[in-house]
Amino acid sequence: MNSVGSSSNGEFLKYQITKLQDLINQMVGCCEDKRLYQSRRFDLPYAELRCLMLFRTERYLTVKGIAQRLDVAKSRVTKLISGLVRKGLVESIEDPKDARVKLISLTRKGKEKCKEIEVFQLEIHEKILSQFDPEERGHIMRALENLTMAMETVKANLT
Amino acid sequence: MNSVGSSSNGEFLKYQITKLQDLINQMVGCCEDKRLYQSRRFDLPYAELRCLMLFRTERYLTVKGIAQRLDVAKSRVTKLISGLVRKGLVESIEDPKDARVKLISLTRKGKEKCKEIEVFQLEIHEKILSQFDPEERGHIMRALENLTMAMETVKANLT
DNA sequence: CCTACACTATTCATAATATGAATAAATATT
DNA sequence: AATATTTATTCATATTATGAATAGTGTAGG
Repeated sequence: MNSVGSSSNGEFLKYQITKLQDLINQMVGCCEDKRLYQSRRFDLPYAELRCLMLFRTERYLTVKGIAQRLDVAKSRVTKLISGLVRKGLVESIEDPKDARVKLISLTRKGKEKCKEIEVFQLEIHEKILSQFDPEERGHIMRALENLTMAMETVKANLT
Repeated sequence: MNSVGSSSNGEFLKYQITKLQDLINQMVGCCEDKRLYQSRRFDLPYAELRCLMLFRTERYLTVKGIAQRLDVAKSRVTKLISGLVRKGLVESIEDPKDARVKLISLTRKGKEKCKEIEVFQLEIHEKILSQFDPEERGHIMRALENLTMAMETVKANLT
């Protein structure tokens, strides 16, 4: 009995593992599609869009600060900023306190685009949550929180 | 009272929306790190690794079939296959029934690498699930399933 | 003061990821 | 047999990204 029980539990666990893989892949795929959609809709390479959205919470950013936040090389940021400047979405001035650094900020056009994108992102996540009643919403949020924590734990023990 | 209640519910919903955004971003970020890790560990560009893993379930694949499964252009597949052939992981023969198509399959070395990667992927997902007791596991799986479905629904109504 | 060191941003070479038009060869259709 | 379709490849182009080398600029200690 015990061995039979163990075996069937093992089978079920294996099923759950595969299912988890599939669900995570599907979710990540869904987010990739969201990126492509946003890129087309807001007519911006996704990397530039991501860069633009940093200014939601910060008025001025430096190349170095952006590189840290996006977790990319500084040389990459130089390129992204030049694209955003060309499109008239951000502008770059010299820091009056330190001639080495450049302070980058949104133009009026950039602020508008940033707001537009923010609204879009809030809307889609609202549409996701609105498919559940408040109680279920709570369950899902907690489950997602626990799952994400578990994933981070595994990641931390990987290296 | 009613208005106060509604307002605080609205606040809470807004909090949940932001939280959902953050959690999804964190999860996707975690998966991106997993990709980078796998790429380094198995010494393969991630796109080639992904291509290789298609042969878990299929003995022979054509360029066209791979393009459909990976959702990329055929020209991209040609490049991926040439990389995998150069590394001795796959080989390509002509279809005896149709001289236009090439049948691509794993070499012995390719089969070994594929198996290695599969084991790694099962292990990490097992490590994720093992952090929960069976009951909680069920809750999380169901929540993730519902959330994924909700996300697909929103995606479908996007275009 | 001024030299040595550190910091900031940029440029350049390189690579991975990907698309789409044009093409060549083989097969299907009429 | 002529025409259309299918399959894979090549080529030009774009996006995403890194890292080494470089040019100014700032700072701390002698």
